[in-house]
Amino acid sequence: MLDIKFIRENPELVRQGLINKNSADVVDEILQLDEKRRTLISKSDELKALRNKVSSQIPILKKKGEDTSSIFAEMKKVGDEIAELDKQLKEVEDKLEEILRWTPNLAHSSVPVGKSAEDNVEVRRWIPEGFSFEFDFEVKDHIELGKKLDILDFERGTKISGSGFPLYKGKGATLERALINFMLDYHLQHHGYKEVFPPILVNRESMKGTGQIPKLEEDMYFIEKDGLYPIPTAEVPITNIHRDEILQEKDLTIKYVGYTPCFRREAGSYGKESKGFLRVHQFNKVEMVKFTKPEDSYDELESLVKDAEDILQALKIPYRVILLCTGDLSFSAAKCYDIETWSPAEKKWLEASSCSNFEAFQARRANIRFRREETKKVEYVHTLNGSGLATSRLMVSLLENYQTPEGKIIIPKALHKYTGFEIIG
RNA sequence: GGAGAGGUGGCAGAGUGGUUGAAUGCGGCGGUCUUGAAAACCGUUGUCCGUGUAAUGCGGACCGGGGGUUCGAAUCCCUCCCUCUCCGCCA
Repeated sequence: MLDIKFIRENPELVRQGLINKNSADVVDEILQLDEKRRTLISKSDELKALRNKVSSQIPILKKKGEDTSSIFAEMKKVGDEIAELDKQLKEVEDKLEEILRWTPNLAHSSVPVGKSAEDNVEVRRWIPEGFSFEFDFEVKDHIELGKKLDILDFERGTKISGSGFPLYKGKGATLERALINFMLDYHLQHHGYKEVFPPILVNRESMKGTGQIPKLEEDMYFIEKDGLYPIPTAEVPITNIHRDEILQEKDLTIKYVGYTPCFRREAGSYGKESKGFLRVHQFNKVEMVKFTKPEDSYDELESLVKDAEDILQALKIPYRVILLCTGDLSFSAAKCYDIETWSPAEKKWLEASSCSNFEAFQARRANIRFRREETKKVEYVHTLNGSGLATSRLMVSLLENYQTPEGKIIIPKALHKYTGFEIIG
């Protein structure tokens, strides 16, 4: 949610920001409603002040035994007027809130202006020593490898649940578990995060808090009977840990890391892109979430990206870091880096991580604040999150990059103590 | 699933229609005392909105959410949500 005061004071800035984000210009509508809202509040408050003043006199008059019936009649009228004004006010506020809820965050000034993914900017790439984009044998894709080695079974996953629900088997299952444990441990030991293991079904308030609702409602599973949503990302429960709280300045930056499965309907996205692991309804992800002071959030974003990169460097998987342009930014994000790992079979970079600064956008929705020690004032925190990382896409790159000409998989050294084996096949 | 209890300020916990934003205790902050600390004592202690910025200014709202009764609601009524206890079932 954008700050109404900011919109009021910087309408043209907001207007341009919305255009840059390929979003409808609702600034005038917002300003009009805001104006109306404030007029109604003033009128209503004035009458309420009158009523309060008179009300406080009534017990005294009664004690004196004076007749209060004419006052009652008059105040009845005032009360009706107040009710009418408040009714109008509620309508205006509901409308305003609805518009603001559908209005995306604005991009940070350091974000390149652009229309689509084509305008994204590659910031850097990292290639392990001795790596070559050209293999001297014919590479197999992760689906073929998974099938041959009997570690991934997409067909039976489909039988159990439907397409997009992968079944890991044998060393594939162990490798998946090893990756999760390795990543968690790495962030705990090297990056100073606190581990959390949150609920993976959340209520509507939590979904609103991080901005998945209303914009992405169609992309979410929903358990109607209990009003609960299977989470699309751990960002939701972890960010909501501090919903409706006032944090202490000395506790910031708070850094959480947690593993959860993630569930996405991915409605309407079938076809080539959805083969195997490329797009699934259920996948595993280790997620990092930060709560920072506003002045720290962009430094924290840089270190967040580095934290995710460290995992890939430890695993020696080639990747590149992409800075998303304004048009490709997600609804809630002010700035976002994607990390893409190399798939030799697809000959493509695959998004394996997304690290975003939401500034106060989520904090305003979820009402997450902190108190400044010096001024004692409360302010919204900035929230950030990044995948560190999603295992499905990572698995594609890992299997394909570490395959041998014989179709075996070498396990990266960093994982040995987690897998208990060094090769599959 | 059945039966019951309850949701009040950072926490605990009073308050059943009228100067109640709300007693009291704890915690927090400031001060006195002290070489320092503790104890004791004194003072202070929420959030949001509007308005204004000479101000620790003025006004309004907030006692789980929503609605109602009333001149007036934390207090009465309706409704929804949540939490807890006991029983049942169960990983």
